[in-house]
Amino acid sequence: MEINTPKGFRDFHPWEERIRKEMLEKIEKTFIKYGFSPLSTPAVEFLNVLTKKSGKEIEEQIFKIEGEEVGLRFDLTVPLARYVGGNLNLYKPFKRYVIAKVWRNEEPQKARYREFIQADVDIVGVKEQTAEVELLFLAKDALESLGFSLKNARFLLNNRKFLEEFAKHFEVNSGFFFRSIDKLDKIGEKGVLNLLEKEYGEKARKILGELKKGKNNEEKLKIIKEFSEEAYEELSFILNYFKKAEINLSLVRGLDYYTGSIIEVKLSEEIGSVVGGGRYDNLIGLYGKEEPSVGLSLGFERLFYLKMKEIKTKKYNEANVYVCFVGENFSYALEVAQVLRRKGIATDINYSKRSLRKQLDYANNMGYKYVIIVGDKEREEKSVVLKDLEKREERRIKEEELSSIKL
RNA sequence: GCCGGGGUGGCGUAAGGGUAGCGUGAGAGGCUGUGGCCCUCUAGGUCCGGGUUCAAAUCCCGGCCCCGGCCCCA
Repeated sequence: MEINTPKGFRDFHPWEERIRKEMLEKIEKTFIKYGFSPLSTPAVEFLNVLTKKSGKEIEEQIFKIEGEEVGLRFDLTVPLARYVGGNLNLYKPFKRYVIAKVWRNEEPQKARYREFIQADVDIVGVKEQTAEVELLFLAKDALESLGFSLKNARFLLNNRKFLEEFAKHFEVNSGFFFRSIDKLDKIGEKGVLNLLEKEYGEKARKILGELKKGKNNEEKLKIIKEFSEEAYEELSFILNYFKKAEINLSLVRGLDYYTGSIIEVKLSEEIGSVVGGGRYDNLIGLYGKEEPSVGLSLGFERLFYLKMKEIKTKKYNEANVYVCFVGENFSYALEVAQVLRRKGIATDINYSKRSLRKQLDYANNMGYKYVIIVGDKEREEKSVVLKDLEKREERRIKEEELSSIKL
């Protein structure tokens, strides 16, 4: 019998899934706080929807349903574009968030899987960079709410209009060029230079030198201005409001649908970007009326990976209280548990006739904060013993006091 | 798709042709009214499929999965 999961698909243990849920909730709260509304679309889309803007390599990464003209979504932006294209009556700006699984049929790698969660926010119908500013603040808030330190965080910005003019000027306007310079962080200056030299020879050094110029945002803006006035205006606007951001002239990001701003957030050097996004003013038009749009995607799996490195415990029970009973007192224990549950206190209860020792042992291992012990004596006098497992203190309280207890 | 490394109870490991052992975790009891210790017992394993051999966890072939990396990352 096969007991493995399929390649690139994972189980999440209770103690992991609990953390994931908590993280997702925090992300969602931040999205709502910024005025975004939820949108849910199917896991499958027609193949001609999915492949509208993508090449062959991308098509190969789609999980297709055999015998049908549909496949699993590989991101959340295409379904958004399809949705907006089919619902032209939406009020603009249309701000939607979605936190959902997507699937890509590719080789798994470190923190890359075939099934993973994306958390996206997009603003449809705003051409001004006010939208980018909002998204940057949102990203900052979301990361903070997840408990990550932003001490070493870097908010990186670039602009596609600049990149394209730049490439045109040096006559290197190809996917290869963009892919190469995007690797600067990964393989270093020398590595990129090697790549570029093979393709472009002599001028590689000059091109790279130009990209490396500029020590701070001001100097980089000047360079950008030489190539694209628009990119200069747009980036200046954003930086005016979100001062923490820094320009990175070699930031590309893979998505070929980006048309303007490109945004990327790194928490540390150890792991790559945890947030990515940008402006895609032409994508929606493929499915209907053109709408200027900008969006951001939180790399949930990477954030989860980082979070799990901090957390060691495998205690996972969500309940606060475990009700133990001795003798034949399940019914009284149940009664007590129900009182607490009606109060909204997560409460678990012992099910089997086993020694109190075992019950306390279990409660400890599961990570409950409190246990309640009931037996013949408690049933008769309508009381319970409430025990704080951490402080190792216990006290006796009346059953009617239970409904007003604070835990 | 390609290149490396790897896969032994739930987890971590030992045995490298000849009895699958240890630790930990799990369950029961010691001890059915007070917990994390201790003792005893129980269950649980060679990734899958072939081949070689008297005999395979061990050697060979194929597959699956995991970990790195390349390509790619819409």
